[in-house]
Amino acid sequence: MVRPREFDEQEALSAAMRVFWEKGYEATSMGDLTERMGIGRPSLYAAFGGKRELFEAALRAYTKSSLVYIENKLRSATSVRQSLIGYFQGMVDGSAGNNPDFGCLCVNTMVELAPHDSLFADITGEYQTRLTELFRQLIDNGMRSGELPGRLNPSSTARLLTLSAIGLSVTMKAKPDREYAKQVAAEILTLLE
Amino acid sequence: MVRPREFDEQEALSAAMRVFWEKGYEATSMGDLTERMGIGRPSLYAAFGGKRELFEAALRAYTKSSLVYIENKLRSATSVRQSLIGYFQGMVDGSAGNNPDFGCLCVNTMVELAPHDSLFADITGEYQTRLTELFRQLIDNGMRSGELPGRLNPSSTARLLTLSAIGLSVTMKAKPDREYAKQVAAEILTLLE
DNA sequence: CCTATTTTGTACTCATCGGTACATAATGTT
DNA sequence: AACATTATGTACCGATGAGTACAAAATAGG
Repeated sequence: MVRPREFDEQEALSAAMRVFWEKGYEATSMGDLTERMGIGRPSLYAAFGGKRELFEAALRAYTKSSLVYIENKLRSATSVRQSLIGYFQGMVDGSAGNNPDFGCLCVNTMVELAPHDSLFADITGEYQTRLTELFRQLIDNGMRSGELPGRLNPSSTARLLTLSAIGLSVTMKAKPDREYAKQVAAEILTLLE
Repeated sequence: MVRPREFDEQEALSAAMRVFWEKGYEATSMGDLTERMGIGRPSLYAAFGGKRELFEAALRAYTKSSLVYIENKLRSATSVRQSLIGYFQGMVDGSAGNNPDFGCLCVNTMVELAPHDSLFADITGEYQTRLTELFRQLIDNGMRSGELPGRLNPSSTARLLTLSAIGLSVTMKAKPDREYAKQVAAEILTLLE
């Protein structure tokens, strides 16, 4: 009935996510976006609305896939301790594969946009809540199985792990010193003793 | 011999620091700066060089005064544990007085500028190193006096405290939930048990 | 094959960006 | 009081920002 889209919306969104991830929201121009997404300006506006809306879509896509990735990663190991080692070491090793060393888009957004824009405060807050919930369940399981000491408070410990993840993300982004970060990542696990 | 400056350079720099602190580097315009600093554009350029140079000066002033403030805060308490409680609770309570809830300028810079600008990676890295050193000394003292258990590794624990401080700063900035943050801040101290 | 409909590329809009030229005002020295 | 020197305010610069108008191109249905 009409002329079809010449680009894949998911791919374009993924490319946009990368750019925002690398440069931040303010420092990313529409020119950067169209170039990396491989589409023209009007196509971008027609498909996504505008810079802010595009960023929102990119951030939502990020949180979704990131949480799925983390959930799988935490599930894949043989013990609670191994799960967390895998998670934190993974952050250090360039996020285990396809992710560049630009920290966590969600953390970046917490710093750049959340204080002035409640929409992004909500989205990032939700991400944090769900990440903490994943940690809490994991700790709960570990305590039930006897792997972890019974005196831990699962909720508090989970919050502390989230806090550590945020700190590690920022540290890795600012100064990607693998050796240093690996030590810190290992040290985080002493929280479980 | 000549016409003197009509503004106080320290005050102007302090005002600039505040603006960068609140809005971030990219989102701050020269207009924002001149307005809040109460000076004209040419005066700003004559006195500070340009936006980047002004930011550098503001960041250096921040790190300097912040480290002095933290050092005093840590020294003022009667025990190591009380020192750290004071420090972390202080971050939550709106930085104990004169600081708004915009996190730590240094952490903000680690996220926004450090990955793309080695000058700021260096400045923020130095800040982090010195903060960690303050923590390490404190822990060392606590272990010597017998307040802290002997099995702690002062360096590792200090790094973990720095990581937690970063995480708490980001969390507070994004979603200033005092009650939540207070709990997390208290939980951080379990690292010392 | 023709037409209605949507996408695409080019070229623009206006606002704002960081930075500056220049004339005027204010000082210390003589 | 006159001058050299520096600070200030106005008014500007070219570049770039996000967003859009419009015509050409590409499809599906008739």
